[in-house]
Amino acid sequence: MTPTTETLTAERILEATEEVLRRHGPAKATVVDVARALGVSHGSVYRHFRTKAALREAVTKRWLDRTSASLTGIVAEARDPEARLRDWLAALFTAKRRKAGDDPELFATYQVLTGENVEAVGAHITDLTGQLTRIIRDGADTGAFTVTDPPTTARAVFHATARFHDPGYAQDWDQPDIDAQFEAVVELVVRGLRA
Amino acid sequence: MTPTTETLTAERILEATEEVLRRHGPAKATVVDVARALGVSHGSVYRHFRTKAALREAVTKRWLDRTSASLTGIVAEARDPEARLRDWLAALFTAKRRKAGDDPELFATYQVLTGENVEAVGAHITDLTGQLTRIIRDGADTGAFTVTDPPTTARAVFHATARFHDPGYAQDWDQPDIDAQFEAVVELVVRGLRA
DNA sequence: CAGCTGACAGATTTCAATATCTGTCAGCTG
DNA sequence: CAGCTGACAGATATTGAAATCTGTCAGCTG
Repeated sequence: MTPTTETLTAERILEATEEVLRRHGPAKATVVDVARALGVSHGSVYRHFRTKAALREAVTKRWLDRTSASLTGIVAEARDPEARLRDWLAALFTAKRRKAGDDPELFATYQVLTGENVEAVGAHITDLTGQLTRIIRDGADTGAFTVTDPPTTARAVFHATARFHDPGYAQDWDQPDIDAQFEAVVELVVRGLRA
Repeated sequence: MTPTTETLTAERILEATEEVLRRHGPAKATVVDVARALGVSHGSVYRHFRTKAALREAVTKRWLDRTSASLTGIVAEARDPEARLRDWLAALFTAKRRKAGDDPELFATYQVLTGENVEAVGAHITDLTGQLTRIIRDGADTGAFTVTDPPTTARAVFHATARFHDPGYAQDWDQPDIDAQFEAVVELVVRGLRA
């Protein structure tokens, strides 16, 4: 669409791919479309990404990483672990809910992409449970939580709150009492962690 | 397949429909197939079910009700509520896991059917959380659990354990550490309930 | 005459021909 | 000569005509 004289980089291709996915959706977005948007031939795209699948995987990773990055701040804070845990879970829920609510079509597009890239999703979940592990370990160290194995407990907390971050439940996130449901689960989980 | 002289009842039609669904899958199972299996014309099936959708809904309800029924025994027992809660959750997980593992194709068929009949699924969930509410209320009464609003807490417990009964997670149920994951979540939840 | 049949209209699905896309690579270009 | 192009073969998707299915109902049958 805006052919420039700038060098063709992986980054520029990823940007263009996101735009094409947003416009055409996951089923109709083709490598030819991406090349056209960049004003190059589709052969050039294959110089940077071996296959269409690799290109889509890279876009998916970028998108997932942006979500993780927005939460690292809470992990690093030097505050009461219980408050940090509550804030982290609420921030994750809020972020996901906003993405699903603000642009449902784009969200659906990324649901298709994550379905194609189970491995990237696995890495993302490892990343998120790693963040949770740090908070829970802090809580165990300060004595706020009673936990024998922080990584296992972090995974348990992540699974127990899945309803509020797993995209598969997105259709429930505009129920009127969803916040009350969230509070009830968080309360149950936090009580289960306390000393 | 086995044309009998017996009267055509809703029950016999449901039986035949299950069989046709098992044989042909949800996409190819037609009302004509069901009629053929019963040795009648398809017009006769429409005498008992107004539409194909109504027929499939009835089959779905029957299937869901069979699952709920298998758990009522645990609810009614006069034992330690915590043990009953653990047993109930384990029984639900075991039942679902067996269904998914024993006949994956049939399980996939019912996943399609439940997707078509969100309302019936809602009723099923209400049924299950109702059973949970009874156990949790017993726990509150005996002082084993500290709970202010049993129905709300029951829903929270149900949501927190979704990974182990929601069919959407069936693909994870044969992970080698799934039992450890289940134990970790149940432990967290039970600790959250205790006085 | 209660219950069933089967022909029918409109909706949906299937299938095969056609078009488009993916991934490669020999050669062009700046 | 590094990076890009565009023609190509095989794979995948689209399309529209034909086949099948859904739901109705007038009339048949036991």
